[in-house]
Amino acid sequence: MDKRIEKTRDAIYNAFTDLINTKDYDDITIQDIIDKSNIGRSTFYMHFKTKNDLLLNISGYIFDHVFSLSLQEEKSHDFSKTSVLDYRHLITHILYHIKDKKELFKGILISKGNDIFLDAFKKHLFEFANTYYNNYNYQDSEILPLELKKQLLVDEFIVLIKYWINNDFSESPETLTNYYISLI
Amino acid sequence: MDKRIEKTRDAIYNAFTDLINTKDYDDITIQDIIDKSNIGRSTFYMHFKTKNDLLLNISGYIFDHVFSLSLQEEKSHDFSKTSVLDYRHLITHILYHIKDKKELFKGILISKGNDIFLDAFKKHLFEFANTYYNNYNYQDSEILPLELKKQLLVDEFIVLIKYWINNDFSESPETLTNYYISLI
DNA sequence: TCGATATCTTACATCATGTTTATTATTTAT
DNA sequence: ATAAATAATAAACATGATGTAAGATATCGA
Repeated sequence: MDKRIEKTRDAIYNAFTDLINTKDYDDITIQDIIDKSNIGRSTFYMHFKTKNDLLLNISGYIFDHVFSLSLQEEKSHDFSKTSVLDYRHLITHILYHIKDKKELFKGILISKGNDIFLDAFKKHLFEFANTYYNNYNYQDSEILPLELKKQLLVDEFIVLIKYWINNDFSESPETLTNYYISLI
Repeated sequence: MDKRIEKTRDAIYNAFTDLINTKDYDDITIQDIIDKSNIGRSTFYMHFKTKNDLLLNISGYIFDHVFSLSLQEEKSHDFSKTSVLDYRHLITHILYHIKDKKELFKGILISKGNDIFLDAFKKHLFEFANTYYNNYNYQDSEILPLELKKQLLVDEFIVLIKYWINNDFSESPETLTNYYISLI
């Protein structure tokens, strides 16, 4: 692969990471990114169509990393026979990966206007909610509709992450996993 | 009060309500609002400094209505001696008021870029979470930190509302209250 | 080394934003 | 009913971000 492409892509990513930790996504302009990354105007547009397109790409980059284990597990492992212990391990693993990308996660998740990132996040989490509730014996006597339970599972995880961020990631991933498991 | 002021304010609000049900908040321009409400450019800026300022005002208008009961109750009523039944009544009441503002709520809450609205919403809900947990005997043996429990209470309510919206408000407020109470 | 191609600079058209000024219309208070 | 106050209007303008284009330069892979 051409090194030039990688180089400017990195420059843009780094500039974005810097910027997102100083101001809201809404307030970042493409011009800001161009200035900070020291690239030509048209070069940016060679790589990304819009600012949202950039965030979409960054989201993909992040979540490929964060959910990498789950992707490979899904192929090798039969999740229909999984136990809670497997989930515990999986969640902890994801949390470690989130911590790897601390800076980006913090910057984006705290920022206003991060909807594209959140959407991508929820999409991934929703797959878990689905597999989790697929092997779950839903009783008609239960009060909450299944659809709502899934949504809660997803959003509660995000609340947990935001809490973690606001505490500067001081708790261990294992502790966080305990928090989350206790919710379910 | 000057009728002219009320008139243009209404025109702007109505235009915004129309627009927010057709496209994301992000994609709405002040120009759109001016065109749709048939007012002069400078008139808009007489009333609001920015588009965000407008949304902030609309949020205030909505939540004054939605939380009107709780505001007066808080003064007349001693919440430290309240029972769960009082909460049930309060929640149901709030849900009725949300249903009153169906269109705006749906439009804004589904839209991307609604952070200002969401912030205002959470701020109000957080007061409830506070009073709720103030009369709550927190055991040190509990797994979840109090701060996290409050955040969950707030965000779960919002998930509930979004679920309601996506079901076109088909369930009754009483049913929704049951859902919510069962979460706590 | 050579051909391919990514980047750079510069320029340009377009559009939304926010401000200003002078004029007109409406309202409130007398 | 009238006059003073003030809200709304139209038009013009400066500014800044967006997105596109063309030609020159630098860097890469083969």
